Amino acid sequence: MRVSIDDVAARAGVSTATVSRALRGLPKVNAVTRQKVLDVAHELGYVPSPSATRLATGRTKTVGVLVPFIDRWYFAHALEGIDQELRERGYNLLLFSLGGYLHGQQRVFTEQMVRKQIDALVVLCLGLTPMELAELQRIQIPMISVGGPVKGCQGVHVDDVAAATAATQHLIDLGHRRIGHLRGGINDERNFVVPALRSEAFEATVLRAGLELKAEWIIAGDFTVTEGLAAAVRLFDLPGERPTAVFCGSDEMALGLMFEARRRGIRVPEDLSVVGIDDHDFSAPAGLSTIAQKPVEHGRRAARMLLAELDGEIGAIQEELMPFNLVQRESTAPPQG
Amino acid sequence: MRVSIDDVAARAGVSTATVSRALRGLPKVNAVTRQKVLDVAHELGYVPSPSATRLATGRTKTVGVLVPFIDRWYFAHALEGIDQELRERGYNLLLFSLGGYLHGQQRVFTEQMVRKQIDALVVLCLGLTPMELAELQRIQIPMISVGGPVKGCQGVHVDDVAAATAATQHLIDLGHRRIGHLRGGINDERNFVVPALRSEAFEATVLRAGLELKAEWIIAGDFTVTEGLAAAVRLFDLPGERPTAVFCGSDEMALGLMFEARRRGIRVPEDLSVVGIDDHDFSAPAGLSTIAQKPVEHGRRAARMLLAELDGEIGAIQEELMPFNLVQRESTAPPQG
DNA sequence: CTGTTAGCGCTTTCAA
DNA sequence: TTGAAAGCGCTAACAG
Repeated sequence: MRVSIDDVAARAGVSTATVSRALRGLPKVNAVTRQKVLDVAHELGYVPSPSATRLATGRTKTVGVLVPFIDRWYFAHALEGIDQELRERGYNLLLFSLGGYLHGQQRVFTEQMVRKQIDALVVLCLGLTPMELAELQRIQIPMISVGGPVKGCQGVHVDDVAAATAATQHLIDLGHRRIGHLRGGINDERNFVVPALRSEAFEATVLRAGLELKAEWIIAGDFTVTEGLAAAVRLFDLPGERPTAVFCGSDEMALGLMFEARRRGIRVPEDLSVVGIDDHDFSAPAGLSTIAQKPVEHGRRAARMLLAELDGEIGAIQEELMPFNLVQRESTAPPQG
Repeated sequence: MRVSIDDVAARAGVSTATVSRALRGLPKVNAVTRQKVLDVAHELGYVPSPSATRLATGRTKTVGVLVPFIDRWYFAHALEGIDQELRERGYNLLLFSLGGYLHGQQRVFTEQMVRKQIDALVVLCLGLTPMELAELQRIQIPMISVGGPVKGCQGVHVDDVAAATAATQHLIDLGHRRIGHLRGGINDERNFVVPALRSEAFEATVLRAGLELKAEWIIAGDFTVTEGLAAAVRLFDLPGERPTAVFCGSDEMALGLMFEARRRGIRVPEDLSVVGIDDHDFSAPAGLSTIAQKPVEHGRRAARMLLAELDGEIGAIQEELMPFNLVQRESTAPPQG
């Protein structure tokens, strides 16, 4: 028993136009009429059909979110923030996960998937190929990136160079002179620049401090614990002296490194200091020093800008750098002996 | 320059009906005509308007997913699985996160949010209140739960009693007689039964083995690392002798416990065996023994059933128990001394 | 195999 | 302040 706007109109003894106005809170509706309509609508259990509204207005009240994975700390939290903001404003969140496209599968994101389905798009931590970007821009909807700079697209994220520099500098300030680095981006160098930005900042900071930069102490993984552990294995298996400190491109990698260190009896921080980036949920429990960022806030901020733009506030979408801060826990200390 | 079905029809010299049929691959369309339509559509860059299709057919080609949080291991992975299956079949995934409703905020899920927006709904690990459930069922769309039994709704999940029993029995088989338990559900006992099921299975198994069940060794948290650590603090602060083994209701809690044990110099597994449930991404790196489950598969399976039902295969949605298995790593061993 | 013609359920001029 | 009517872009009978 679907009830449409006509049913409400008939029952309230007014026209559909009036029902439409009354229900949407438009001005120029008599207070009595409005109340009458509201009452009838409630009584009949009327819910407007979004499909009809979409067709009539051309707006979907829906924002698309494009993510490479869902099951990663940063993405999941950013998504949470985006969702919160959208929901508060009555917008829907249509999720597109490219899940696992990094592992050889063809990524199947096409313009068709979003065309006419969403009013705006947020691209999460994703390096788009020039072709993909062009395809998206052809749709002509507001777009914003979260979690890392995407060329040709404004975004909200931390200053990765500054963050990585702060982490590295923290180790240097503690007195470390032999510093290694676990970096991300091993499978995904194409366009997503975050791993490279952090890595380059590390190198620059080490050199700036007049320290030696040992190439074999820079090991690539993909930002996950598993890869962090694998990278740590390679690092620890290296002949010769070990670094006394390691900067990891993500907390997950740092935690992977700590697990492997533990397994080998390498004490943290006595034998090895470790610092990461993120402030992952596991970092405080594990006592990991890190550069904390707040992805939920990033998501909220991005969503807010998108909604402002949709509200007609042109130019609302801007590049925005979010704050980060060093959280010093038990995994970093001055080098011993 | 939006191009509609009429433009294609005009350009191809056929009626809109024919265009519609040709593009949807319906039978009874001349091969030549179809090719002509396809060519013109491509040439014009025509993309059908989903809004119009929805209005005309009453189907949205969209499945809603209701989650309590996104940023939890199980949810994120299940979501990934659901997304994969949906995407393959050309369905959209509309995400509803009740994010943080556990922390006192009013949860704002209403029928209106999903009404006429989705063809089917998957409820992820969520205990619905009878009122909410009734409201959802009133919408009359196929519905399925994932991750835990929801009364009044078929679902796919592991047999939590069997899984918790297996974990507990593993400790007993190793020879442990003083076993503690970190359980979930501290903030969320209302309707979501998983924490309770696991906890009760633990108690039953301990008693069945003729072991003592110490109430103070059963500590409640909420399935996260942070809560696992907090629960561990309380457990370890207890006066008197400690348990030699602990079964944790989730791997996150188990890992939190291990972090705290480490901090106190309690060796795992020498002084304390630990087993969890999940096979979280961190479990292998941490060497945590666990009962492994595969949430991505759960998600896929649920989505498949939903789609089958939507394809007219009535009765496709069934309660389904998914497999689990004990993965023995370094965190469990026979009690020492 | 193809065209005509109603809708689907709203919004939005334009009049009144 | 309200109503009539023309779409929005597609699908689905029903004819032919």
